[in-house]
Amino acid sequence: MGPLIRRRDSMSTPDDNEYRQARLAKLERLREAGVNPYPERYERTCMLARARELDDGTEGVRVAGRVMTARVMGKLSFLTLQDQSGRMQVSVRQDDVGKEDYKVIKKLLDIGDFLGIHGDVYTTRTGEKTVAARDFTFLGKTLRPLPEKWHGISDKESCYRQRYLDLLMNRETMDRFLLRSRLIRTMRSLLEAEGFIEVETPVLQTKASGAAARPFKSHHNALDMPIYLRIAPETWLKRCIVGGFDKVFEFARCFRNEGMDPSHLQDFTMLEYYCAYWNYEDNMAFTEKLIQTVLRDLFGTLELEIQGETIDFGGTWPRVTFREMILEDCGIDIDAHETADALREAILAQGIQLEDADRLGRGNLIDHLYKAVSRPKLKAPTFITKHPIDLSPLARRNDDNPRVADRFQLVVNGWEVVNAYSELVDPIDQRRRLEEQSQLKSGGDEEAMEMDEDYLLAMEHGMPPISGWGMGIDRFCALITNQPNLRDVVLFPLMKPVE
RNA sequence: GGGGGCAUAGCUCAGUCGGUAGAGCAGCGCCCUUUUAAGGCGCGGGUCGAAGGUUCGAGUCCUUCUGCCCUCACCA
Repeated sequence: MGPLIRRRDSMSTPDDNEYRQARLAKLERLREAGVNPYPERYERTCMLARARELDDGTEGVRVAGRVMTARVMGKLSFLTLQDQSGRMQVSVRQDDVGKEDYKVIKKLLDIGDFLGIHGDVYTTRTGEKTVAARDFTFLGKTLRPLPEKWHGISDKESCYRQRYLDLLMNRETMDRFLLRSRLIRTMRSLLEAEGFIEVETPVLQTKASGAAARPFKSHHNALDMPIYLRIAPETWLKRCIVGGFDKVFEFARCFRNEGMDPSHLQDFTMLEYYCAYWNYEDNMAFTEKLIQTVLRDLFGTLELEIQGETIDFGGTWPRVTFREMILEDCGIDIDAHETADALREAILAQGIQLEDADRLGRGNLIDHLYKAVSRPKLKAPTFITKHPIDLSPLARRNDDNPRVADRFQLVVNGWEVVNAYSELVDPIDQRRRLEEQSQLKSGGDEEAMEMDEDYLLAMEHGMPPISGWGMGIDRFCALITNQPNLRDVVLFPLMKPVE
């Protein structure tokens, strides 16, 4: 299958593209000259960033990369190579490589082609560390031109559709994805150091469970039955705890068939972990430690510049209950309003407008109220705790106040980054809570959860106290790299096909 | 789904009041042994996102469509 190319690109009629024609002709001439345009390997001894640090006079270095710029003269050429580590200049002299080989540089090489250079390190008279080629190896012919060397590629659509060009031309893009990789690696190693075991749970499921969201549906041909893509790994990871794992985690690709905007993707990565014998308060303490360690490892500081503000991740983050927060921000004490109607009146009395307020239940009213009056103000990392119980069907009921859950969310810059709770491990309460959800669902609430007998069966075999935790990796990554759109931390975001 | 914006050469962008589509880089040819946005001389390259309309004449004005971005709504 060919790459997705914009309509105005000449992919549809490649033959009339002057660049492609010229390069195909060079490809032929390379072969005629006895040069393999696509050789199988190259013995590289050094990445470019490392080679730049070598002393002048270092001999016999072998570097390789893509030619990004070329300053070709009659008998001497300077080329800039690029590999994953960065860029470096190399030089090729006709006197060193011979007339025939030099002709390859002069006549058959294009920007974008791959080259291996075997030579010696020196510094040019303009102060540029350079590898002078004793000989070189042609390592790959490109048929299309790269974007312009100075401005690179900036069209957002092209960057998303042809991310390889964005990665090649914009170092910030490459650095961002390298950072995402390091973030995941650091998280994994911290969890492993803490005794967590990485597991894998099903992506294809016969029931989409573990969160309130609309799933993607598919069809299993051999079993002739509907299949759902997972919306969360939660109930499976808790089955692992039933089975005797004490600490598990999974980097779980999840899929939700809902609206897309800069902070929601239909295809995203959640990190979830579950720890036996912890409660949500243990988990808050661990969350602080985990995130602070990650940030120190990635940036060497706990103060990040996010959307024009300096956000300090240091110290102990405030823990604020839903009730306290809403009371402070709009004067409404949610505990003083036991029913949805009473709460609705109080909200109206404060002159606060909420969309569809008349059809929301008490829990959703509280949630919407929080999102309207409190969440946008939360810039520095803050733990919001004690969510309404009916918004948390899998979370443990608080022992002192049965209307709230032992739950917290970490909010930074108005984004919910972590969601965690003491898990509900009482199978009787769980059954009741899922029955309530299932009633909501049959009443038309598409996001309500379904009854999940298989999960209840597992629960009835016994669960220890558990605290579970989930982080949107894409969101966290976008947050710490200061990207307003989640697509900027996903290599190949879903795009509608052109044509 | 509502509102706003964008789409011109491979890339980055100009294009005035509606009057023969331009530049830089890239490409092609020639010259060039210390360049680094290399330089010099010369030459090509366009379905102006698509379709329709207004007009003597449309890149430009109008309508519809497609894709992308922002925003509101929905959505953890």
